[in-house]
Amino acid sequence: MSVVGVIDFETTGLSPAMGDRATEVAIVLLDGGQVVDRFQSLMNAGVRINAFIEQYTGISNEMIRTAPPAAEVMADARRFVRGVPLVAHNASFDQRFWAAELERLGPDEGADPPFACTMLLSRRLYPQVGSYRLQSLASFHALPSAGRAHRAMADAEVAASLLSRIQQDIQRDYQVDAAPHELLVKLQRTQRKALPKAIEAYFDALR
DNA sequence: TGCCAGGCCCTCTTTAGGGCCTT
Repeated sequence: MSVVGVIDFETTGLSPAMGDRATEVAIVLLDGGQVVDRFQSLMNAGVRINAFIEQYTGISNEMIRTAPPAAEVMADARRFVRGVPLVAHNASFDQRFWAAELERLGPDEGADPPFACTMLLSRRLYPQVGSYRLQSLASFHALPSAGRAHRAMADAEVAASLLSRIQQDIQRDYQVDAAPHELLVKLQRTQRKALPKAIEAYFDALR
């Protein structure tokens, strides 16, 4: 399995535990660093978006009013990524909303994919970068612009470009043929000085 | 109107505090 899904949520706030809901989701499927499919939709969770968030994301209450129900969109998103591991920038955030929105749909086997995080990986791989915000890393790597920042598909596209760059840099710097999702999940919690041994151990275990 | 949480990481640390990152 070399396909991964890069996901980004726009939401009404920072915490589903505090009642915040998703307003938009985008998922880019990458196979070998190439985009092979995309999923994107606004969603109506029946909650009001405050003025700050409207300004921040450009997603208005009027846009949400005519969007499909959140349950319908999340069911489609779940089908879209079935069996595919996920990646996000500051993945703990997107993982919380993924779990919270899907929990509303009821139990489902295989709906709990592992997440890798481009922010944690970037902290390990690029210690010279002053800021690990998605846009700062995009500028640092001169990644192509994908549209208005803080819209789900634009941010998912940039995160996908960043992921491809991370995978290329791991392959180049550590002389390995691939940087699969399972390895990324291990590396994102590995101290920088321990990266070479962790990568070596991962590939030794495959032999 | 402005704020909310959670996880990670650094340091003036580990019996803690604060900044960063996501919306």
